[in-house]
Amino acid sequence: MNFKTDRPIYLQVIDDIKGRMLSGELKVGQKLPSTRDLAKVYQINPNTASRVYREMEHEGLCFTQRGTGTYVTEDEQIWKKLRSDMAEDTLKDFCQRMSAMGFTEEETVELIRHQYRKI
Amino acid sequence: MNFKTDRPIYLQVIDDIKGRMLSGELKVGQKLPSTRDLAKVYQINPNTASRVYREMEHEGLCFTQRGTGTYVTEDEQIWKKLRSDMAEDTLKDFCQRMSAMGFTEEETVELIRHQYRKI
Amino acid sequence: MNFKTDRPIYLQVIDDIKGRMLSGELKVGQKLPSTRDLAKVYQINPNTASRVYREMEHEGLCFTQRGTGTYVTEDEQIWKKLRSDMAEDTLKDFCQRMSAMGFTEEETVELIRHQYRKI
Amino acid sequence: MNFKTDRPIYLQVIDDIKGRMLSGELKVGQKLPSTRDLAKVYQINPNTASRVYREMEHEGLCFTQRGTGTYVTEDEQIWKKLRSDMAEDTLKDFCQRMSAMGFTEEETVELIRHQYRKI
DNA sequence: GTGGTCTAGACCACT
DNA sequence: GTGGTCTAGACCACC
Repeated sequence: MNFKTDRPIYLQVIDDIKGRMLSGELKVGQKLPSTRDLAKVYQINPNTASRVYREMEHEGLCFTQRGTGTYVTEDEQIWKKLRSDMAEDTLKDFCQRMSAMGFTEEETVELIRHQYRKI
Repeated sequence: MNFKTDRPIYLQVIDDIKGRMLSGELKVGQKLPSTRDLAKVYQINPNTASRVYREMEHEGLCFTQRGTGTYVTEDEQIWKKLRSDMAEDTLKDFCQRMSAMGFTEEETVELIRHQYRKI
Repeated sequence: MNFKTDRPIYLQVIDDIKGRMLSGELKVGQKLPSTRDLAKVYQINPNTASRVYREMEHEGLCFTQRGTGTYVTEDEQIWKKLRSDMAEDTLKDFCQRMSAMGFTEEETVELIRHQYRKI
Repeated sequence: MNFKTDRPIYLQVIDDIKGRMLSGELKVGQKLPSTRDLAKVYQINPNTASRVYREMEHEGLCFTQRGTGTYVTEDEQIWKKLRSDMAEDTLKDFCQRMSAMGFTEEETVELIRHQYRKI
């Protein structure tokens, strides 16, 4: 993964994991990589990897079982919140861009419909 | 500006300038900063700044007047292409994200309308 | 300060600071020691001191101003919660001890009254 | 058991045993563990375990029967003193804490009654 | 000066 | 093997 320089690495890793959760790559209750493996995958220090899980646990995104590992949360509320937060960010950014490019609401909607049919 | 590490800086600068052109910050025929100033603004090497304009000129995004400077293109076709290319990228990325999060076409359109009314 | 071995240092430091907050030694909005000073006072690593403030901020017990320092929270709700939590812990522990020693409710109350008059 | 670093271990062990005596876990005339077993239980040096009983015997808390072992005292006066000393310490500490947190005598009494009803 | 982050390497407790 | 903590020392951005 390639990190930007203006944002803490641990936050960028968290964002990436959140994306994998929402895309379905990581599912409810699934075991996450060990901190050491996470460190290898993202090429970061094990301590930083540890912080990733610590902060995520703090947000309720995962939970840990001593001695066995870290797991994706099973709390539905958290999943809902994650999904809506992520969607809001994506939406805001998108509408700002389209608006800045001069597209009206109707034009944008039309393009969306067109694009969706391609997927 | 913050650069990623996985993409040539000059391309990231060009993307940024394209954005400023589409947002209206940079207008038709407007004078662009000198390569030296560009280097200062983006905190990049003057050679890199030079390459930025060379590549942009190659794409038709700007033109150089010997002795006076570099100016934003006045070619309408280029502007149209820029606008549609940029929109397509933005659209693709957006629809993929929303789709990955499990939003249907109708849900997305509804959210777009809602968001547009906030802007 | 003397640390127990069965509890993370940073939590023991937090407990100590909470006590100082409730005893009035640390007041609303007051500047806390810099992380480096905190490290010296408690003879811990600056990183551990940093973690103390990070966790405390997370609990809403303090807030940081970039470049200037860390300050005791001004949120009344947090203060109320801190006070009630601390009181509950103290109470539980006390009543369990007295009960274990065989003192009845009335005997304990009588002893409390007697002790309060000495203070 | 977890020891603090600022107080001799043998004193901390004695405090712990006193607590077990008052809580009824250790009763009048009951046989105490051998010094070897005591050392194992508390994970301390056998010499330290030996000192524990020596000091306790000096306080009259236990007595030794050559060849058979060490036993909890049967002296009622000692038990009374132990009970009142322990209670006094507990009381002092408790009232100081509550007072420091700003609770009045009446508030404290009210909370005690409330807590006792939970036990 | 302040806090924030990152790396490196160590030790611990739990399973 | 797992995560959790701690120390050491470094660099950064902000004020």
